[in-house]
Amino acid sequence: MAKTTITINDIARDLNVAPSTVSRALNNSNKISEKTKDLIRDKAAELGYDLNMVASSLSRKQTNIIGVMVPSVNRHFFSQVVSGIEDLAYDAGYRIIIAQTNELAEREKDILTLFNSTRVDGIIACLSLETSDVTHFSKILKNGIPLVLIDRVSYELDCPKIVVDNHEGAFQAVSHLVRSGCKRIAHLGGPMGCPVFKERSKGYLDAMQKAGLPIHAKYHLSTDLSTRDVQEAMKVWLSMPETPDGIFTSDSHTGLVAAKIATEAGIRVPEEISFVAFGDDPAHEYITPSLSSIEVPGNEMGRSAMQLILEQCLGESIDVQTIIKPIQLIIRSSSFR
Amino acid sequence: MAKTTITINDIARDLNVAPSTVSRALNNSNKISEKTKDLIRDKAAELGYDLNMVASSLSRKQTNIIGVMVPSVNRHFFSQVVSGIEDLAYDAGYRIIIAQTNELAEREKDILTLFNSTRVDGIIACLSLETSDVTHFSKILKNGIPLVLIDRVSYELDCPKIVVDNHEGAFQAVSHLVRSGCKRIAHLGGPMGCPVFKERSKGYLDAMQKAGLPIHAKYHLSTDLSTRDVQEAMKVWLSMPETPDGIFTSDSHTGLVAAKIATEAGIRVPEEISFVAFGDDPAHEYITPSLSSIEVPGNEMGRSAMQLILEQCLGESIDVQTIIKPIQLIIRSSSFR
DNA sequence: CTGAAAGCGCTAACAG
DNA sequence: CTGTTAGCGCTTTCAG
Repeated sequence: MAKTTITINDIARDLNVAPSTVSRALNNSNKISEKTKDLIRDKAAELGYDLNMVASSLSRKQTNIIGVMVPSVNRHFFSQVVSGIEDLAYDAGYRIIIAQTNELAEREKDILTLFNSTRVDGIIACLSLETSDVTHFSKILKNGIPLVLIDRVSYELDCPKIVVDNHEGAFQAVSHLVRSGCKRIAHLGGPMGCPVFKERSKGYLDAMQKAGLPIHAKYHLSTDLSTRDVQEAMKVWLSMPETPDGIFTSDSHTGLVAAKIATEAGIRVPEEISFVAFGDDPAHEYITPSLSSIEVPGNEMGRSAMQLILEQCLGESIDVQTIIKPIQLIIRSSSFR
Repeated sequence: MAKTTITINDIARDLNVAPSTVSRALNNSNKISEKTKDLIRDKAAELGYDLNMVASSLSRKQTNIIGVMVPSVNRHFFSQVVSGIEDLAYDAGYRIIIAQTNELAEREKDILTLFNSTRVDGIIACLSLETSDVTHFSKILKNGIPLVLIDRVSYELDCPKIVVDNHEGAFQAVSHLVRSGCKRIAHLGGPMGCPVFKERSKGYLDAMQKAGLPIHAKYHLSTDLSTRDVQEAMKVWLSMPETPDGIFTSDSHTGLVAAKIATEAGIRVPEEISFVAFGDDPAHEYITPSLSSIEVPGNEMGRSAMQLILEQCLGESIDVQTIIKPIQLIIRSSSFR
């Protein structure tokens, strides 16, 4: 650490007051005269004093640190979430430590114990794709640490959750394809072990059914979100006698890849095949044709999660269980016909 | 915190040994018999003990936390950087706290004092666009806290820096445009207050000069990285009697926008105008035509920065001052003719 | 309004 | 190999 870290004792000695007085003055306690407060503040500034949060945390049993766990920060959605969390945290005087699960359940557990060791005041987490057992989270809850789940949540856990209506979003996306004239609508889903993707698939199915459109097993494929899986699915679909004339993907990245494959195969989008993807990403706007999407408000979700954590940290009792953030269908060229 | 946090004293009492023995055993000190170690570890597991890092940090005067400061995590490059940092940090048993400057010098200062309060063991920072005075960083250095600057650095600061050769990258990009037959190459620069963008502009100018191509002031515009500025620049260029036949942008986002504007104006890319952008972003590959770029290895830069921090934390003396990471010209459709 | 004293939970000499 | 004793720097009763 610093060469010669200066402490409240140093400034207490210089001023001939007790360390406790210094502490109180610096914390702006209302039972210290303005005069001594000023004296102490001046001296503190003069010596370049700066609070040792570690000591303060130990004493107060509160760190003002929030643990944030996401699959990976380098995916647009999660970076939005983290950004939103940080903004609010910063303003509230909290710091965030972030950790990536890389979609590994094992790492998720490790991170949780790490957070616990760090004595974070709260945790915001998005479950990994692998996660099915959530007892490690129950332990957190039992310890009384505020927890807010975000996007990929588990309803087994008794804590606030910030989500979007995946079923509704998928339903809207597919209904939009139906309205724009698609008859053979295919669905490229995500990892079905993850509820989020299951819900989106369900939304697809329900929209198809409501529209009275037939559902073929061949039109209902899923991926592990990898480019490779998208390529295989598209190969299947493009070589069918009756190729789909509309494709709804449960994920932004897979949508981008799928649309690109179609375009490069010389297929006219949206005339021959329309595309809508669940999720937003700046690339949706840049590509030609631009890609329609169900926009998920990542930043806003992060902010809400942090807000809820903050309230719990301030001791407010949280009655809210689940906040459903509005999604929005953005119709772009890929499905405008 | 936890309901009944259990401490080393609890397990010491249970086992009739001294707390220090417990501490040593748990830290796997080599001067504790395997027998008592096992005993202690078992008891710790039984009670569900888990180290209080705050207390440990205070005592050891070391937090194992690294402060990471970037303009904004929701920009692809920075999210890559952060991701790289986190990966390495995690493996090394370090945690990272991240803070966004939002390109504000003032906030940068605040964050630094925040990091200082947190007693981070090291800091990785990317300067904000606004930053010109860097005395707040000198203070950090004077305090002996390891600092590594990344991408947007200041050579006034005596610390390791991870950068790319901006001049060279720009030079390569423009030379590539020259080779592919462009004669009227324009440059869309970034905020010139930031050395990074100045270097890229210089690279453009030098490449033009070396190629013996004339440099018109009108062909040399710059932006604040906003979409709006790009629109204005493109309006100017597209309405000129002699429109540019090649455009090099100093930034990924501005490149994406510029290329889109051209495409939408019915201009054939790359035949009529070729594009190359400095910086990578997944969107470069998705758009049609795909956008050529100078790839900047964000993840790798983050890893190197963390590596350097780690070495300094382990007391190794760092003689390295600046690591120049290799950039790579990726030729995609937007400039392939 | 201010001081004295105890303690947060862990680590690190110093003994033995 | 293990115990004793001081702290780390701050906060917080409890007095006065």
